[in-house]
Amino acid sequence: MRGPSVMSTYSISDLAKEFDITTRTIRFYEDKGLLSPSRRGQTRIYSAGDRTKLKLILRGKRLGFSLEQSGEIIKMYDPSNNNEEQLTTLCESIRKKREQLKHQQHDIEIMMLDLQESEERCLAAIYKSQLVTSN
Amino acid sequence: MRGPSVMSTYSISDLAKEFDITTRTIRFYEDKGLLSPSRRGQTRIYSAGDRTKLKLILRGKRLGFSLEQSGEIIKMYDPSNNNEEQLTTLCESIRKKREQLKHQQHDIEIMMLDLQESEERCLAAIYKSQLVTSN
DNA sequence: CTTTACCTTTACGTTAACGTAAAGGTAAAG
DNA sequence: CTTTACCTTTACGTTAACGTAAAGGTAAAG
Repeated sequence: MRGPSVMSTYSISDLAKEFDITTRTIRFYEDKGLLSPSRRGQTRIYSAGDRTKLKLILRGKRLGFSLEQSGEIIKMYDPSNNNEEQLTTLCESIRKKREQLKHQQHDIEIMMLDLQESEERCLAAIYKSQLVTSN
Repeated sequence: MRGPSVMSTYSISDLAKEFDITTRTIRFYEDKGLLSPSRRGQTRIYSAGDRTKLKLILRGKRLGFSLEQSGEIIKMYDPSNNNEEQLTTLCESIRKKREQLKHQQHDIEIMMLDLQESEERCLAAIYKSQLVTSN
């Protein structure tokens, strides 16, 4: 039981500890239809697939996605969509999400450049203030 | 009054239209201390600097930042921090934010790659279903 | 001088994403 | 057989980020 990422099933607190979230949060995601673990009696048992979905949700959160959006992302990963029209719709939504991510990438790059400048200005200001105080 | 981005002052509805948000939203940001436009009587008048701050807030939103986080970003841009200890703290927080952005960049790249795969699988599935229906 | 198009403040309402009890069940350890 | 450490459900509470009236002021146009 040492390497949790090697195990094939997980308890709710296994996952909570691994990702530093509460069990309440994990149950909440299930309530919202994002996870559907199997059960042994009442107790939830999470598969590797469930764990992957949880990772996707948390990654989405870091990127500012709502849970609903993360739910859409999850659907994009699984190939269980059969009907051709649904496949076309899915493909289109994947493309759109990629466009949005591209936009986000651009936003980040600009912000990074701006912050680099700010950092330099800040360092220069520190340098200046040190010159003053050393007089 | 044709090119709003060339004007030097803006009404609240100018900005609301330009960025496709409501005036309520803009006033809300002021309430939270993120904007402080000047006034002519009761009426708010926004400067180019105010407009820039608003842009920063909205960019932060697209990246999943809270308004508080966007407020911190705004502070990182202005050099009005005098005290040396404050400058050091500011510099440190800039560095941290850059680290976080780097992490986000990484998350996006992985998600982009995953989605590219998904898109290919999806297209392949469409192709397959078309072969079936054409028989 | 009355529309029309803006502007203002105040204040209550709403949704997402959980937090926080409360009340109870189970299984292994001592 | 009683802790201890988990697990469960139900349900009310909280915060962020606005939405949505309501009630009133102003200034230019016709």
